Amino acid sequence: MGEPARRLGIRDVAEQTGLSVSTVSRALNGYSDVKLETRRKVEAVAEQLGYRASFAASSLRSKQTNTVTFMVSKPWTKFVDPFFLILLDGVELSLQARGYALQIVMAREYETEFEIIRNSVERGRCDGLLFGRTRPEDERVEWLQARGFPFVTVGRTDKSDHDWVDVDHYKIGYQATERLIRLGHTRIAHLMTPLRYTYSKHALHGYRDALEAHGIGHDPALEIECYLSRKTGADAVTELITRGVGPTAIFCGNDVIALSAMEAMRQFGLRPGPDMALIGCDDVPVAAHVGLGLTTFRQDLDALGMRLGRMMVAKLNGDAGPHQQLIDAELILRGTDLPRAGGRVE
Amino acid sequence: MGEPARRLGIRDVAEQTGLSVSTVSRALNGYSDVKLETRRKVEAVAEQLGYRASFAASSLRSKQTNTVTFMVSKPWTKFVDPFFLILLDGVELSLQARGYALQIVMAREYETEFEIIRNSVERGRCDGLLFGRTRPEDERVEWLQARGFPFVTVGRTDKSDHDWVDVDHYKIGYQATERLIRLGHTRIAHLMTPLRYTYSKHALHGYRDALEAHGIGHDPALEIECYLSRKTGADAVTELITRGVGPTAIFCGNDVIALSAMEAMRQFGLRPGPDMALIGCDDVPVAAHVGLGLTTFRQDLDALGMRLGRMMVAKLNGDAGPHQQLIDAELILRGTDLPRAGGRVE
DNA sequence: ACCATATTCAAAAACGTTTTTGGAAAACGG
DNA sequence: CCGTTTTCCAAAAACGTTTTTGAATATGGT
Repeated sequence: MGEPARRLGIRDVAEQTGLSVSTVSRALNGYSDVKLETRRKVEAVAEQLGYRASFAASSLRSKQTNTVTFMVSKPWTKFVDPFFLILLDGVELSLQARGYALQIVMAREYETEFEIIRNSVERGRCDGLLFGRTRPEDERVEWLQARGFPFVTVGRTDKSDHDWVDVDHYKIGYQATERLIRLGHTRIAHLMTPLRYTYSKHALHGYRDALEAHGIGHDPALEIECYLSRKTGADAVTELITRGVGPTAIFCGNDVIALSAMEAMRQFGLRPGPDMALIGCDDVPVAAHVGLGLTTFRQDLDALGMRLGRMMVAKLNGDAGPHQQLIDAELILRGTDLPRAGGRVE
Repeated sequence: MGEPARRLGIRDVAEQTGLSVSTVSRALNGYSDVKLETRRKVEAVAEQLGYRASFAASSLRSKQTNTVTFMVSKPWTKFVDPFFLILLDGVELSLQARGYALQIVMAREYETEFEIIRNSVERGRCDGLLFGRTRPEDERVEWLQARGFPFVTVGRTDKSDHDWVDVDHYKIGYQATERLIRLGHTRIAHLMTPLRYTYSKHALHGYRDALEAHGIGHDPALEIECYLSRKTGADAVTELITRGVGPTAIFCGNDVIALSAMEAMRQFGLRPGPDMALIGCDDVPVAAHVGLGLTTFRQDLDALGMRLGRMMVAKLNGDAGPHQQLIDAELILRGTDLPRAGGRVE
């Protein structure tokens, strides 16, 4: 009967106003060569009709999406939730303030990430890309650099020749270790986050440098790389204890590892804190409530996110950079950073 | 000097293969009217050249984005992290299995949500929409229904005449209350999640029905609506205690409220559990670690997400539905559901 | 050997905007 | 009053695909 419900197009606005399509477009996009009165009319009619420009058509022609994509990696989706979400909140805030939309895609595996990047960049789905879990030598970074596509990462590469924001994990490692040393510990283990990520290496260096600065050599047997499933913090603690390498304190690369380590300690009849000092990192919500309270580092993720977003906006607006920002974490003292127990058997 | 770096287009693939643009397109999109040998060649050349169809162009022409948008509301971004992320994981999994991409946008306020919906739907940025925090009378739902745009929500409206998945909060409310009654409590308070959300009403009905089923009338003074900042669980507990309405047990609409309530109890010298029984909902990670352990309900969010995704796929493929699924939550018994102090267990 | 049908491909139209280009009318300067 | 600039708008091209339409060739049945 009626027409087959055609999409409402710019043409309809043009007809309704008696203007040309091009004028309507220019009016709606804020060009200066349209009379104020005309612009008003166009806006009124567009509003009344409920017209919005087709995203596909406008981005095809203008080659702009006004969209920034944040690619979130699997580990984030499962475990470090708070980290990721608060970060995103900051990003979104700073992007939307400048008229950009934030869009988030999830990557299940590292290989998938590459595919997602290609899809986003080569298919032109966004103007800029954000992601984390940066590696010392990161293919994603190199690929994007080679193509000159705008991106900012959370975390650095070894070369560090692109734009990034990062938490200063070197300083975290150094401070955590130094605190434990000041408490009288000399056998301090480090349960490391996966070394494939650059920040793990930074933390390790901080840890080692602190030891060295206090005349303590680092012992490979005390440095154990931990994962989320294959080898957890608990596995590492078990290994440390059964091998009898005798640490009295542990610095964990993140709270998930620390939490897991605490579980294992209890199984061995050790109280986290009094019997084995412990410092984590991230300040996950549970940290405050577990046992004596886990001493850890808090990061201002909101600020991190905002900077990330602002950097991207700057890049998109032609500010070549370089944009690189290091953020400090704050040590949150709770119950597990205790002095070395006097009567412990070595 | 060289050409100004034109975008790699389908035309390039056509030239390289000696075929027409249309054949290349059909080959790449898996149409049957192209010879296998031809398809192979096209695929090889496309791969070698690194060609991907422009998203804007293809979605303009085909009127499909193969993208589903999940709109996440502000409260989720800040507080109920685990809920939201695991859900999304399930959604993403089921969507990508059917060739759809999941894209997430964040809404800061309820008003913003409407704007986001209009942007997504009217500008044609996605083929389907997902969102939660559904209200008894939800403008978003009505707007989308009026336009016949595919969407599925987490949570129902009062009319419940659209497609949704939902956790059975009525049953949660009933079970929680019944459990507390069985433990000898008769003065049971209910700290409600905001009643603007439908699920809060369901929980309330479950709570009241359980009371009634056991011959206990509900007392408005024991039913307090809680929010994330304005009136927290702690405020509600303070109110209950200072007004002397004398509850011996509390059922909280979610764990954040329960956690906050526990804080207040301690300030009044009350031990959550022994002095005041408590049951929450959601099973946030902290729940297991706080005090005696918070008794609460766990929801299979992964399953919820997968169903959500699959429903959307079904709708997009023409399955008219209706699609409506109610999911059960599981009661996780921990330390705060204790018998009434000095009372007798049934 | 002939007609009907199936297979495979190409040309051209279409999608709905934005950008480019140009031109008429209005304003301005002398 | 004339030439020049400015203001404002319209026509048409362009963006890069997919879809429609049509046609050539190959295949099959009798």
